[in-house]
Amino acid sequence: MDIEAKYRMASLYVGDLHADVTEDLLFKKFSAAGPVLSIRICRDVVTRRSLGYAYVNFLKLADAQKALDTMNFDMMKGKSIRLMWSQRDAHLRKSGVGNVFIKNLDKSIDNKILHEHFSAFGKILSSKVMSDDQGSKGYGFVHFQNQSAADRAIEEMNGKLFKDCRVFVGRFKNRKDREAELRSKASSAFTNVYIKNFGDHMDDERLKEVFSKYGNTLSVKVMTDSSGKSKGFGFVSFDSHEAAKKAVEEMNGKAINGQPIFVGRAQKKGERQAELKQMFEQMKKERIRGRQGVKLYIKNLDDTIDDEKLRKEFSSFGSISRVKVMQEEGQSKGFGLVCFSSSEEATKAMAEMNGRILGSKALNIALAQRH
DNA sequence: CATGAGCGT
Repeated sequence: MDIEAKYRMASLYVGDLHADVTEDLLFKKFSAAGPVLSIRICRDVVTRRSLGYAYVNFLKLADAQKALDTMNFDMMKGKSIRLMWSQRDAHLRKSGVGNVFIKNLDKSIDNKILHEHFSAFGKILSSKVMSDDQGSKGYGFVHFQNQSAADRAIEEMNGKLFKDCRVFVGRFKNRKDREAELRSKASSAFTNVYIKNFGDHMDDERLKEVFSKYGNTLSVKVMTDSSGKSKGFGFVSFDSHEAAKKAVEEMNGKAINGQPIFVGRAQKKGERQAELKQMFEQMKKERIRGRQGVKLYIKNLDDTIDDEKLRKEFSSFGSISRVKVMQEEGQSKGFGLVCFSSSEEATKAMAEMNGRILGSKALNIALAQRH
């Protein structure tokens, strides 16, 4: 077996690290489990700030196992560290297979208790109780190695008492899936309708008249300012989803007081705010893109690559407004920037060039962070 | 009420 393979076998990933945790501190801590070959805290290439995770490579597999069994969730600089086997295959970590979400956790349940309890159902890759400076946030995650273990945990624990709380245990859903699910649930059952753009000359009475033909209304409200003047929008709550749906279908875009009104499902404040925020951010992104193009951040550059060579390699993908290989005392720092005038060009360049060997090293390309 | 983070020499 080559050295690298040996490293991988006895290599632990250490996550959730406080930014002030040093290699030295990690070395001292993990040496208690057995001889440590090397430690690496991953840092931002530019700022050298800790990215909050590290690798600890043990000489012996058994020592790594011992560290995993005895040191997971230990506190360092006031933060609970999270240990996993180093797993470089991103797919295995991100597919969501075996990942379980738990809510309504008793506040007294911490990382160690959660891990201990759920390990009865199978091997755990990673687990965590979400917390802030006030302590547990009452929910967390257990990522099992197999879906079958996750299914057992859900089957055995969902709806059961865990300490003093009845917990929900279910499959983990990522944010996108969850939002889509919530939206579809809301839109398939809504009874409350939001109406806007009907101007100043509207009151509850008249709004009720307009919308009553779609069904029984439970409440009708034109929102007003402090002087009692209409703010141009309001709500009609129906007693059935069918009536609300029909009102939206037939009234949206119809003219009232000479202008087309908007009629749609009434959203909760948070939902509306999230939607606006997303729209705003999308617009901002497009504005910035239009003005200054898209920057690609090129890492793992061979020392022999300079500005001119880098430009030449990327020039076929579109118009490049700027190229820069970062240098120190005339020596490449191994990373740089290429700025394209459109996102299409940048995307194409990234797709084609990521992993491409230049000189003796494989390029690592990412979108540069804006600030 | 609640759906992380995220992998190098």
